[in-house]
Amino acid sequence: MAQLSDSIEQFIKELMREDAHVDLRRNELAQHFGCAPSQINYVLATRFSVDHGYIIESRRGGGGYVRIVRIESHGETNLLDMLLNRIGNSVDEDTCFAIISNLLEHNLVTAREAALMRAAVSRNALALPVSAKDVLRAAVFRNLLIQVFRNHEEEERDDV
Amino acid sequence: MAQLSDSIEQFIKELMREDAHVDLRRNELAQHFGCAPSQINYVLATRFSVDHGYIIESRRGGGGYVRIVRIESHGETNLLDMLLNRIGNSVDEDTCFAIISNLLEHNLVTAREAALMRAAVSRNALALPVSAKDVLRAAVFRNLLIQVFRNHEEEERDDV
DNA sequence: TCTTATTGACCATCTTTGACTATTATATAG
DNA sequence: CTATATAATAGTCAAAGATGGTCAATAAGA
Repeated sequence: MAQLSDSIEQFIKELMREDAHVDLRRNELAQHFGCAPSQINYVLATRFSVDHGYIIESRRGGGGYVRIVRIESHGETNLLDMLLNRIGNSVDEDTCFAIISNLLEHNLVTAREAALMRAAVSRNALALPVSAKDVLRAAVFRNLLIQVFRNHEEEERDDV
Repeated sequence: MAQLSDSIEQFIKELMREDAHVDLRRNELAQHFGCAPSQINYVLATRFSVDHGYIIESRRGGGGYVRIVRIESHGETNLLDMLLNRIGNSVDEDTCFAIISNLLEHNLVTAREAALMRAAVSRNALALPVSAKDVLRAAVFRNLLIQVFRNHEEEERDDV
């Protein structure tokens, strides 16, 4: 039961396997998947955001299109600065996870490392009613440990 | 007579006889057993906790699921239990770092992974006067990123 | 009684849709 | 040739739908 959104995501990524960009007709794609056109926008917003490493360009009107462009990696120091800037002093889980996927896709971290990172920033790890830092740290660390022990047989599986 | 919870436990364990993980629909399972959906959560919490050697992941919304993953790491499960026990719900930085060093020495994590873990639990990452969890998360994540990039740059230097 | 099990009301998150809006190209009128 | 209308696209946003989570009250067992 691949979700519609997941199917559309895969479809687009398949199209982009060779090229760093692809042009689509929003309505055509929607019709192909038998869904509302705005569904395409949803997929783009949730899976092809800048944080995921993509840029969306589009044009309305006759001959309109949606272009998805993969952002090529630049110097990493630069990327680090950009990411730190992006994060600022407040960031939500979705953004973190998007960035982590991005790092993974660019082979800047291994799957295990990405998993560790997710563990460290997940809601589960941090959304506690903490008062003492040690309590919070315990939660974070527990997550990290679980992650480490878990990854032995997870290495080949696709990450979520 | 078997309790409902026991039946559900057995049912899930049967599903997991072959695979190390299984995906469920919470509502489907509940319907199958004619019980409240939250009953499933109860079973998971009491019989498939980390202490029991399982990890639960889930997703809400359309296409949501509950995934049960068995932690089967060659005798290391015991160590995990011990460590989790030692941590409890409060732990200081030194203890964490000591444990991480230990994991590293036993080759349960790579140097990079250990560094990530230290980054996630360090004073620097967590000892902020935070109130909002997003603010805290940003601090943790910033540390993780710096760690990833620092290691990567070192590797590059080594390579060249 | 004390622990474990069960349920239900209320909450959180993710997806899908549709009505309404915005932009652009092309046809048409003047 | 220009101005305007029309058609062809795409975007936005809020509501509805589809799941799963939490917690406290209650019930059932030991």
